[in-house]
Amino acid sequence: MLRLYDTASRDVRELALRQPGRVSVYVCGPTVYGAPHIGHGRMSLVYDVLRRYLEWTGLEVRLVSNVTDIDDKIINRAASEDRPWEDIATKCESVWFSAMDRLDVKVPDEIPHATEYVEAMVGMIGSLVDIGRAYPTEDGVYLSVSSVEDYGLLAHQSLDEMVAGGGEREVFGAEHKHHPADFALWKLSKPGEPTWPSPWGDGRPGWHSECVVMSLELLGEGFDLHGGGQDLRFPHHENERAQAVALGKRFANHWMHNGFVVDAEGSKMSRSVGNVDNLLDLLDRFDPRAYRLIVLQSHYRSPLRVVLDNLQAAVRALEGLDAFTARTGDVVLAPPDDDVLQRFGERMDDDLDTPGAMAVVFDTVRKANAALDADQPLAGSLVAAVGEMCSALGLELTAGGDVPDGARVKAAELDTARAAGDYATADAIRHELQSERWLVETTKAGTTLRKRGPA
RNA sequence: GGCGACGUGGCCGAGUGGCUUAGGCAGGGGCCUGCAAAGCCCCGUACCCGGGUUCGAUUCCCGGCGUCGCCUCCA
Repeated sequence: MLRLYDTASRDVRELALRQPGRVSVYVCGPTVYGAPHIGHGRMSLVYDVLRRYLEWTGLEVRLVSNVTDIDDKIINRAASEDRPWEDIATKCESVWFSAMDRLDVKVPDEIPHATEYVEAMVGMIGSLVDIGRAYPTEDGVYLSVSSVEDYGLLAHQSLDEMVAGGGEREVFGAEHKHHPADFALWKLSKPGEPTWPSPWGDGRPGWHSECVVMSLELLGEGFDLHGGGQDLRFPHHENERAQAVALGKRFANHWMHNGFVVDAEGSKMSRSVGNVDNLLDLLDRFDPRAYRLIVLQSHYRSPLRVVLDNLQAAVRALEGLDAFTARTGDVVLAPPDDDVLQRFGERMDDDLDTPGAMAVVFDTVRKANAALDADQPLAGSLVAAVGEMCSALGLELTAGGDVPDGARVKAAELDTARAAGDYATADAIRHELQSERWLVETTKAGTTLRKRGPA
């Protein structure tokens, strides 16, 4: 069974399941107010790999990932561009899922939207007010964090420590809050802003309530795993948890956070800092699988550098794996090699050691190639094992795809020239094909072509 | 100021108190090939600095230096 670092307990421990054989996972999805950046891409890939691996081990996974479709950022952008806020949310969401599709990230089992749960949020906030854990002010409703005994569990800081720090920053609703760390559950709306009715006045939900309501509604109390990016650890997840704790509900049993994407200098890539690195640009310029491979070849909790050299190295590595797939297309498969799969599983079960798992993949590819070179029969089980592992990681290898007629004709001409001993012509044709980004492999059986990626 | 992460060979990136190597990319040599490509074999003896613990530390402890993150709404 998978052992996974738990942000709350701060150690690697077994992912305990509420129900045997079934895993319930909630991952915080995007706020749809702009184009996805590469950090979103990493997050999505990390949880996609987690999900696929859990499924591969035979578990039934229920993955819920929300879309935050009402938020200050959406409202602000709508105002500055003079567009309806729904238009921003809808368009950004469709861009998001098209990017996810290109990354080959499986669609979550449920995609709850914040706007669909406003009534439920109002109900929950009402309960918090009723039991004295939340209070209305002139501009909204706030959760009283000092009433949550272990507030700061995920932040790894006590309330006092957090308040002591901070420096000078603008705090929403500061003038009316009972405690500086109290956070908004409900924001009363100003003219022109989207509103929903509530006992405290028309307004909209704060950011943190939606995930509490949606995760408890769809997955139930004490669900197995709650995940997201490192930046959500605090305040978002802390504040989600605070609400659930204040309500006396069992919340996530295990917390998982993936590390940041950093730039060449090691700084965090983040939209809010302005150094946007657009995921769509990356997908246009490189084989999307290259990003998955980069993510797989580093540990999910480490900072990850997504830079040109890395992407190019990944593209080259992919060419090798694809060449393997092309070569083994007609190998008669045997049951996958047990020893290989066991080593793979050991790596993955150890806090998702995907770099170690990839090492097993590459190692197995090499052994299988060697077996094929030597005409040994064990190749079938090794090839099958590679297929298994790649499917568990969501890494789709390709044998090269269709070759257009023009290139096919040139390849035939190349073979003809070679057969006639006209090597000058053969080489010229080969160079021509290579300049058109074909990987040209000339063997006794004839010339095969595989298209190289855009990088 | 508080809390935390990290510093590994040309690049990326794992891991470990000594045992035979992570892995990928790049590079060198060889086999194969008309030549290439793909593939296979071989090659680099790395772990920020200074102390300490130890028979032995890149790995543990302490102290530096450096980079980075969080401290209320950013995956």
